[in-house]
Amino acid sequence: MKEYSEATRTVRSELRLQSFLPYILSKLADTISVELSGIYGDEYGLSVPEWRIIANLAQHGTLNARQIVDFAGMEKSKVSRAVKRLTVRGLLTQQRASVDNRAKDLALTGAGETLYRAIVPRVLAWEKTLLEGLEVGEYRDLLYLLEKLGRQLHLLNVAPAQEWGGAEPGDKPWAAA
Amino acid sequence: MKEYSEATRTVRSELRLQSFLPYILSKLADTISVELSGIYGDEYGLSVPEWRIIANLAQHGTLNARQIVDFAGMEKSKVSRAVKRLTVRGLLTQQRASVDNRAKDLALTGAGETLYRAIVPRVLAWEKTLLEGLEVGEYRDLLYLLEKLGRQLHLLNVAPAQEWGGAEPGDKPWAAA
DNA sequence: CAATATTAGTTGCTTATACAACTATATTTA
DNA sequence: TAAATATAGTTGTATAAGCAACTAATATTG
Repeated sequence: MKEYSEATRTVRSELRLQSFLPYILSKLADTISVELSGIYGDEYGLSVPEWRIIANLAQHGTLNARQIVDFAGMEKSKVSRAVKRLTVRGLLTQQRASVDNRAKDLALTGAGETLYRAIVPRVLAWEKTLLEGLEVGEYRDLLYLLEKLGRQLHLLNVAPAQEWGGAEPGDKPWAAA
Repeated sequence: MKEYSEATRTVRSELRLQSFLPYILSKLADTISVELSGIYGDEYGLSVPEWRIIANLAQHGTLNARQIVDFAGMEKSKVSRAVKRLTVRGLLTQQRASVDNRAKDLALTGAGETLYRAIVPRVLAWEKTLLEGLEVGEYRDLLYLLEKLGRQLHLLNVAPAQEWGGAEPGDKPWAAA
């Protein structure tokens, strides 16, 4: 694989937004999300949380809300309300889980499946045009790098990387300003 | 540069969220954003839009709201309200632009600069630990790939890639469901 | 096995966001 | 240059998000 550019990572003490990963990722993800939700949103009336719930159910089969929370990384209240809307719309069913009477097994209805199968090719086609900018190898590398980044991020959160500075909880010097 | 993995991009007709770029990017960016805003948010009382405005002003010097909108890709109403809050807090100044009486030149105050300079090393240190998972070359490649993706995305939006399906504006089959 | 703690999911409430409408100024064009 | 358009920024408003409190069921533990 060829080297892509001459940019180097030096130990910076200045912040250049153009090469600040959180900034780049955030803008990119945001733009992509807006574009994509133009498909399942405008044309199929799904919000982002609704679409994600459907996609996860389609992929994994029956799930309860907590599992969706885990898979999709969404707030449980967000999931709860989105599930309610989808149920009202007849796109999924809820059934009290026999093994745990607190949990509800969620599954797509026929209508939900149908909707999902209508959306998938549209969404994949859009992704394809997006990826047309990349070589096959580049796409593979990108997935690899993002996954690696995700793993590192997970590590950081699990092992809190102690002492990030000095401010205590409740110590808000700015509050006075 | 070595090949990272054996994953291949086939023409898919099924959606696997684990390798669906919008999904991956969104989750990653979201997690990073939450982590990062734990620094400038919890400890310095800045919201995401506020922090972005400050960072852009610090980097580019005086800007008006529209320029910030362009640089940061934020809604103008979001920028407007965040600017108001920052001004009240004494972190930036507004001055009617002499060349265009509609526009206001925005600039960091001393306090704004100071706050920014307190945050930057924290934020860079955090980014550094995040990037510790990557080789230098991998980081470079990642930036390159994301930038390439961004360019392609921009292209798609400029040239609307006509006829994305068939639904007309106002044609919402789902609305009946 | 009773008391305590944990977990699944819902709901209330405050704040943030997005979109459109609006004011004021600038630019274009007929 | 008057009229029509476009642009900078603000504000109103409906909806969404995020957090905490809550109910009900399940696990843990002394």
